[in-house]
Amino acid sequence: MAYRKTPAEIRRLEAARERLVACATEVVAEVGWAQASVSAVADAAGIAAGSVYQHFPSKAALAVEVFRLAAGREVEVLGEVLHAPGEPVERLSRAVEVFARRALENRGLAYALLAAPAEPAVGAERLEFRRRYRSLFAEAVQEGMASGRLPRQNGEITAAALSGAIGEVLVDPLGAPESSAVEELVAELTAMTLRCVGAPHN
Amino acid sequence: MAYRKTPAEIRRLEAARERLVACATEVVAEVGWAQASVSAVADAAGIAAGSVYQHFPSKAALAVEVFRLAAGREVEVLGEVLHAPGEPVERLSRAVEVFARRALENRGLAYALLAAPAEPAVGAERLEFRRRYRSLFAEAVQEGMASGRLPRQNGEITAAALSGAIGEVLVDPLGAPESSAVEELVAELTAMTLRCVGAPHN
DNA sequence: GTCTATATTTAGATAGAC
DNA sequence: GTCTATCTAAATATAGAC
Repeated sequence: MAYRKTPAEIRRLEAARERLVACATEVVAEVGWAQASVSAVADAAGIAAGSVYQHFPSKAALAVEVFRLAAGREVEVLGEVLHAPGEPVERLSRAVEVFARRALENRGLAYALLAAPAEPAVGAERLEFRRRYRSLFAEAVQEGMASGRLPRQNGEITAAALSGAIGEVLVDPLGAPESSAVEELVAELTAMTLRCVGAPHN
Repeated sequence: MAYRKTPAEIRRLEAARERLVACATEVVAEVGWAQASVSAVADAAGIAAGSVYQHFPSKAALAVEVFRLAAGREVEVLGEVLHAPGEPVERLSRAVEVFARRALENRGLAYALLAAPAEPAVGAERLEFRRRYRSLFAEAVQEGMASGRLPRQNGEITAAALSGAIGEVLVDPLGAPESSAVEELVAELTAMTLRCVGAPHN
C-alpha cells in the first residue's frame, strides 16, 4: 500500500493536468468561454468528461486556471517592458506596441481574456487583471508626471482609460488581419497612447 | 367573434408590454443580465412567468428589446450633443461630459449596457451600439481634422479608443459615488478625451 | 486512474385550468 | 388573458465498472 505517490506518478499527473489546461486554453481561444463545455474541453484533451474532475473540482476552477495562466503571461510581459530602463513615455509606447502585437497574433485568446462573455468566476479574475494592467500603466504615467514630461492628471484615471482604449481597439479591429493593417493599427495605437497621456506630439 | 382587437384592447396590451420592458430594465440594472431570469422579471412586473410569453416569443427577444431601448436613448443623446452647433472639439468634450453624467447617475444600467456578462443576442446588440458610438465620435474627430484643429490620425481608431476608454473609466470608477468624486471624474475624463484626440492642451 | 452511464440542477418554454 | 404546474434541454457533477 503506497501512502505516498511515487515521483513518477506525480509527474505524470501534473503533465496530464497541464495538458488539460493547455487544451482548454485552445478551446476557449477558438470558441469562447460560453461554448467551452466540460465535454468539449475533455474531447480536445482526448479524455472523458468525467476525468476532468480528477484534476479540477469544478468547471469554474478549470476556467479560472486557464484565465490566470494566460492573463498572467500578458501581465508579466507588460511589466517587463514597463520596468525596463529608459524614459517612462518611451517605455509606455513600447509596452503598448508589444501588448498589441501579442494580442493580434492570437486574437481568439485576446478576445477571451479581454471581452468574451464568461462565467462570474472568470469575470472576477478579469476585473482583477484589469486592475493590474491599470496599475502598471499608472506607474508609468506617474513617473512621467514626476519627471515633468507629462502634464498634471489623475494617473489612475488615465491608466484606466488607456487599458479600456487599447482593449476596445484590439478586440474589434475593424477588418481582416492583413499585416499592413496590423502595422497601421500598432502605429495608430501607440500614437493615440502618447496623445492620451499628454506626451507632446510633434 | 371579433376579427380585430378593439383599440382599447390594443392600448392595454401595449401598456402591459411597455410595463414589462420597464420592469425588466430595472431588474437588469439591479442584478445584471445573468440573474435577470424570466421569473425574476415577471415577479418585478407583478405577472406570472408564463405570461411573459404573451408579449415576447423568448427571453432573448425581451432582453434585446430592453437593451435596444436603453442603449438607443444614450445614442440619441450623444448624437444630439455631437450634432449641436459649435466647434467639433467643444462638442466632443460636451458629449463625453453628458454621457458620463448619465452613466454615473444610473451605474447599474450603465454597467449592464457597457460591460455586464450577457447572452449572445445581447452581446451582438452591444457590438452594434458600440459601432454607433464609435461612428458618432469618429465624425467629430474627422471634422476636427478637416478644420485643422486636430492632428492627422485614423479617426475610426481614435473613436474606438475613446469609447473603450470612457467605458472602462465609467464601469469601474474606483471608489464611492460621492458627488465631489463625480466632478473630478468628469473633469479628468473630458481632459483625457481632449488629449486623446490631440486637441492642444494648455 | 480512467471511462461510461446516469443523476442533478437550473432555467426557458408550454399546455391546460380558471 | 392570466396563472399553475409541468416539460424539455443542456450542462455539471457523480458513481460504479473495468
